[in-house]
Amino acid sequence: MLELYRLYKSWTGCVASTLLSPSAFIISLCLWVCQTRFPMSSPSKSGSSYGEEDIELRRGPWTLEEDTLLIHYIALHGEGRWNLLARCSGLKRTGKSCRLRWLNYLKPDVKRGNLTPEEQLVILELHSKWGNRWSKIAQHLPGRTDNEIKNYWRTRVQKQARHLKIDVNSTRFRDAIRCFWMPRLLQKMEEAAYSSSSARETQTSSMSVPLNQAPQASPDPLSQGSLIINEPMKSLNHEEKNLRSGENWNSPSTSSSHSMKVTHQFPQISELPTSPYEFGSIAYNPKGCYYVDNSSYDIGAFDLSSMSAMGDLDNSASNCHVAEINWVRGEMADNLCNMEDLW
DNA sequence: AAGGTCATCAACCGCCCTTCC
DNA sequence: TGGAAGGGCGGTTGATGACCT
Repeated sequence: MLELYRLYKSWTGCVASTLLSPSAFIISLCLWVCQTRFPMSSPSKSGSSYGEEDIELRRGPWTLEEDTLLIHYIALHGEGRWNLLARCSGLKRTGKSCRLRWLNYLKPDVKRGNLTPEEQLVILELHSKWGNRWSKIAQHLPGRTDNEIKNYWRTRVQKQARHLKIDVNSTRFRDAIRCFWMPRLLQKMEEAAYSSSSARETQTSSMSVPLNQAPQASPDPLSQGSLIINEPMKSLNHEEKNLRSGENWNSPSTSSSHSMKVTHQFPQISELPTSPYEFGSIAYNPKGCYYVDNSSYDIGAFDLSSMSAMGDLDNSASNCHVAEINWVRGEMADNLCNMEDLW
């Protein structure tokens, strides 16, 4: 019994609100055993015969008791066979409902809370590649469910498309994502990485840790992916430096050593635009690097050259072309400030 | 304070694919 | 081989809470 409770605790640890005390757990377990062994006692049964069709299925939000029953049943019998589970567990739910509840909420490794910039970036990246393949995208975001990702896309991303008055599937919107949103997310990741590395430096000032080992700035959800943060100015190649010093480059007045190059490696390399372009403080060069000007800590250079999804954006080479720049700078720029709402 | 509006997200629905008999 | 059942997936809905007037 204690072992079962320990198992139960480990499972519900991430769903603190559902955690029962040992006594409550035992009571719930007894309740479950009674309902399982003596299903006829269920008040919801009607008629003289006990058949599945006689069970009045519950709908709507799950109760704590139902959650407990489901957790206990899966603790004993494992996942799968959802219809059988629904019949035998005492739950008056469909198998599908049980499965959904378990996968989206009760499963121990389900992450709660807001999506991190890294996760948002992966979603944007993979959605541009695969479209609404939510479950496939979710496979690359450990702990996140397809439902959660789908909701994120519909409530946050599509909202922006509505504000911009453009079709969410349009090239323009994808440009907006690629040219503003993704760099902004990368910028946030960089900020987080920098602040954490700064904190580390402060903490371990005697340790000489190269920034490019800074690690773990982001636990990249993509199995093949990695986030590499290099020392900035040193790592910029000649071309990049030239681009940065270009006349349209809104370069900050100071050139601190805070700038970094963030390389987000994705599984495959794709076609990239052939001509440089820039939007205000963000520029993109043919090598597939985003440069984000951030006056608070100088420039960050984002190397997205290996972002696979870019290749699936139709006509990448011309998506953000000059003709688009005016539009981007104009009406979209007015609206893009709203994107701050998204993070 | 109350009513209206909007955003979020858990849950449901329906379709489709796979497996089994 | 075809039908039934199980399960997965994407789209949609509705409850709820936050925010606004």
